[in-house]
This record gives sequence, structure tokens and C-alpha cells, in this order.
Amino acid sequence: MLLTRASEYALLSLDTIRQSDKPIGAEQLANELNIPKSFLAKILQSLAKEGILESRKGAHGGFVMAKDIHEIAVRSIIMAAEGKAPAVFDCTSYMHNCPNGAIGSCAISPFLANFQTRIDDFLNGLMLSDIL
Amino acid sequence: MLLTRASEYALLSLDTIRQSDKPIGAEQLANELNIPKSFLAKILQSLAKEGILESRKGAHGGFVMAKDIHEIAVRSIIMAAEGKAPAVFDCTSYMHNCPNGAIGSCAISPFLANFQTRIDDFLNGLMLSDIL
DNA sequence: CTCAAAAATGAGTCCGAAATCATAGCATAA
DNA sequence: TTATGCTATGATTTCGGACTCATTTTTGAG
Repeated sequence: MLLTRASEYALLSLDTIRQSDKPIGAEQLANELNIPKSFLAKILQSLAKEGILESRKGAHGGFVMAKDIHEIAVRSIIMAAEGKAPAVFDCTSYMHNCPNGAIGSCAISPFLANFQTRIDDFLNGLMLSDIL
Repeated sequence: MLLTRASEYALLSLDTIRQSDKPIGAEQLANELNIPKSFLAKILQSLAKEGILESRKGAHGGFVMAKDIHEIAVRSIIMAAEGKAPAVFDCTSYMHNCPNGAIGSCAISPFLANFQTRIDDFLNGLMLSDIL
């Protein structure tokens, strides 16, 4: 599985938030989507730090879209939600320090790098507007 | 992470086996590749059931390629090794019984199905001969 | 025919990441 | 100033990947 529930919640949240003209709070969102409040809050915070959402504090505060949905790459959403880039294999993340180095040059990394690149390109080119 | 270590071991094993003219046992392979023996054995058994490898029991037995590497899709290797199809999300596996159905129609499944299809196509079209 | 090599099977452990729960402060618009 | 909601942090639970062990079954070799 490439994506965890965090990405799923992020996408569902963004779809709800973009359809609202008012800021939506974490608690309200959690209730509507039937998602654990605290867990969702973390994800929303990450999305805000990434500049995808804008958080408004205080009374009647909440979250609002910070960018146009045409300007948000799906990959940036995933990276914010997961806290790291989506990887095909674990080893592709640290190819310079491949654990398989011990048994000789890694036979599969050229393929994996290619595969990883294709997925990265796909997710980078895919905008939020393409999927909602 | 899309692929677990099982797929990695499967690819490394196939690369070793195809270069040998004699059957290679699970234990020998485990030693050469520095992989836990029993864990590797399970993977090899799965590959044999899938018709990718041929298993020969008894003395001087072991595993041999059952097909030409041009006829083996990488996706079939992954399915054998992982025991299931590689999925972007968990929910794409059982779209007919989506847990998010409880909160209305799933907003992200159209995208996920598209994404999943692209990955499936890529892995189906990719032959073992392309990467070794 | 017997025996040993090697595959096949199945149950069970260990560990770390994912997911969830909890909560005490901090910031701000009304 | 006060209600509202964000921030930060950490404990807890859950779950699946990674691995081990013990046993059975098969079959070629002597």
C-alpha cells in the first residue's frame, strides 16, 4: 500500500473545505467525515504548514484553502499528510546507503529508480483540480 | 511504501536463479543473498505456485525458472511475493464495499481508480527481462 | 529399498509504524 | 476578557510486516 489513511483523510478534508465559503474547524470536520478529531487535527496542521491550507485562529476560526486547487499538486498533499515522500521501496530512499550493498551492487535499484520516477512525475503533474 | 521486502527478495532471487544452470536450493540462496532462510522459502514457494519458478524436490533439487524472463510480468512477481495485488490505497481493493460509504459516496475513489490503473498498467507491461 | 536431501506447511513470536486518544497551553476574533 | 479553536506533545492501542521454529512430505540417489 502506497498511501496510508492520513492521505485519504487529507483528500477528503480538502474536498470538504473547498466547498465551504466559511472556515471549517477541525472538530466540525472530524464529525462530518467521521474521523478521529486529534488525528485529523495533526493532518490539517501539516497541510497548513505546507501552505495548502490557511488556518484562522480565534472565534469562528478554522481552515480555508490557501491556494487555488489548480495550483496544488497531489504529491504535495501526500508529502504533508504522510510527513515524507511516497516511496516504492524503502531502499530507494537511501540509495547512497543501500543495505544490500553488503552483498554486492543492488540488482534492482535501476528498475526501482525508474519506477519511482514515474510515480513521482505522475503525482507531481496531477493537480487537486484533476481529481475533485 | 508500495512494495515490502518480500518483493525485493523475490526480484533478487529470480536474478540469481536465472543465471544458474542448476537448480538452487532455498538454503543456498538465503546464504548467498544474506536473507533469512525460512522467510525466503515462503516467497519461493509462492513464486512456484504462480508458475514463475519450478520446484524440484529431493536430493540435488531446488528452484529453476519455469518461464522465459520475457514472459514474466513484474506485477505477477509482486502478487506472488506479497500475496496480494499492489494497492495504492486499501480502499481501492474493495471499492464495492467502501467503508467510506457510510459517510456518503467516496469523493476520492475516481481518482484512486485512475491512479491505481496507471500503476497496474505499468507493472503489467513491465517484463522481468526489462529490469535485469 | 532405504535414506537423506530438500521442498512444503503451518503455527507462532517480535517489533515498529500507523492510528487513535488525551490534554494542557496558546492565540485571536468577537 | 472570553469563548473558540489552533499548537504541541506524548501515551496507548492496534496491526501488519519480518522473521523463526518445528514438522511433514516428496523424491532422487546409493
